[in-house]
Amino acid sequence: MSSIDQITVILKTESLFQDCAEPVLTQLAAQGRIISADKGQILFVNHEEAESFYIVVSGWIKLFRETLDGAQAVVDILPQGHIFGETSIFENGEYPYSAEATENMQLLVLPLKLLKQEIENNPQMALKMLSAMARYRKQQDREIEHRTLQNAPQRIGCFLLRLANQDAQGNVKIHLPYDKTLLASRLGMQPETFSRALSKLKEKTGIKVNGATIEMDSLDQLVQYSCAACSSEFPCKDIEVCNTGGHAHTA
Amino acid sequence: MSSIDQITVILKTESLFQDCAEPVLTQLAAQGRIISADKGQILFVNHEEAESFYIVVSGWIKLFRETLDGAQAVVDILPQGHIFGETSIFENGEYPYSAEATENMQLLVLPLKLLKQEIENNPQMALKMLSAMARYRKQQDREIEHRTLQNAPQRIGCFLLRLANQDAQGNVKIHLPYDKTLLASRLGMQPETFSRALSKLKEKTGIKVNGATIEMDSLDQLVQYSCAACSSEFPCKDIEVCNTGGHAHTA
DNA sequence: GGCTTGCCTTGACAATTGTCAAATGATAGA
DNA sequence: TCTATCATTTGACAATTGTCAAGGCAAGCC
Repeated sequence: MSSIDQITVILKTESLFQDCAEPVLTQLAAQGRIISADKGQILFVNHEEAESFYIVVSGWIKLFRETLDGAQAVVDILPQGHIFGETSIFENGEYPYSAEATENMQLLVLPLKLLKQEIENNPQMALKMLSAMARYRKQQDREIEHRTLQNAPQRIGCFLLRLANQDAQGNVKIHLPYDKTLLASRLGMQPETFSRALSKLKEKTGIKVNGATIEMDSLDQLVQYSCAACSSEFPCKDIEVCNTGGHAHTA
Repeated sequence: MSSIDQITVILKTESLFQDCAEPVLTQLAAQGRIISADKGQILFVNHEEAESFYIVVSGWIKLFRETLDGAQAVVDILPQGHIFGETSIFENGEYPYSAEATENMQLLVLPLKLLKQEIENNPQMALKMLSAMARYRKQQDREIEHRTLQNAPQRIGCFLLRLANQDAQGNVKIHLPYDKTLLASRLGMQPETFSRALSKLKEKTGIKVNGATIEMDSLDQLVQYSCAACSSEFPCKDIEVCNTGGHAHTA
């Protein structure tokens, strides 16, 4: 398969481009390129002038910002299929965060200019972008709530539930999508806190932890423990933690 | 002045409607109405079906969500001129939070349906909405960062700086826009923590606190203390804490 | 195997924030 | 003026989370 064909396939799976006219897709595919990034590689940094936006082809991308003294706030960690950097259009053309590859991975790089044009010229595209934006906003909103109302074990439980959210009933087996250290930063806590909080969660809800694999007889206890400190009721289908799919299994 | 004229004036000051065609404004004004709300009055609750969106005419509105056991997370507190409820369009027609009047106040109520139509039919409007959304998203983003990286006194300092942000140089006098208790919730902390944190801030930066009035010789110390734990540099013009204006004075 | 490296856990302790109770202060009515 | 009410502060203490240091574990490499 040629590179352009490969890119076209990726673009077509991206919901943002569902309503794009064929010529636009062709143009995007022609100007896009697939790159490899090594673990730890920085793709761009906060405030940098933005020329491209990205789609994760494989692996996980960490979006973050940091202060002068090196403290780091993880904005999000995105799996395959997710777009990032595209909101720079509305940020004076600057990236609003830094992006780092969490492992050796592949990315699709596309010119922002084309996206911007398309949004301005194609009302359907603007509406798509609007709903994408709204979804993102909601997620952020929920994030703030969780960090205010949930403690560390509850936040972990909530994360697990969203991983398992495919209305699992009986035995549930979850595989953590990435490093515990990385997950800790994603949830806004220190690795040590994460480790202890997971133990506490185990003790409180009877989940079984084995490395990166977590099992439980049912989601009930987890729901009861974590969702008590949340304003939405389980299942919170509207919020995704990642869309890899296939990580949760029902026995 | 007739009610419709009054509403028209309000609509014209709202940036979202800058590009609205005259007939649309007329229609909005005709279907809008100005209501009074008493302190503590709930305008709508989270998850409720959304039929209207609102503009604050006077006073302050608290947006929040709460858990079953009554714990409450304040999403935002909006001053005169701000819109809310309008994002329900992208939330399956449900309000994504509850809204409560923090004092006796006035609001402009407008039908969501009209806004929705306008967004779908007028590409300019969709773009306006997009940039409003982006601005909001950025603010939320920053909020998450602050709650992760800044401690209580720093968050208060940051809030004060944004109040004073009209590039004040010499003597600065700030008047807190609302209750300290409310402000505490807005900053995601308990009233007791707020009180102690403000004392600590006083001690660390030499600001003078007198009830709801805060004075200082210059912003320098505050900037040094609070902005150290933030990823953006002062002045962070892009983030507004409220747009009442006139609260900060330079001697 | 033995080694290195990085991830994860644990212990000990400090800092921050929350909770509960009580005291103080401010304000609007009666 | 006096009082009731509410906002704010303070004290004492508990819970949560962060920090620093050390140890264990597992994967990959020599």
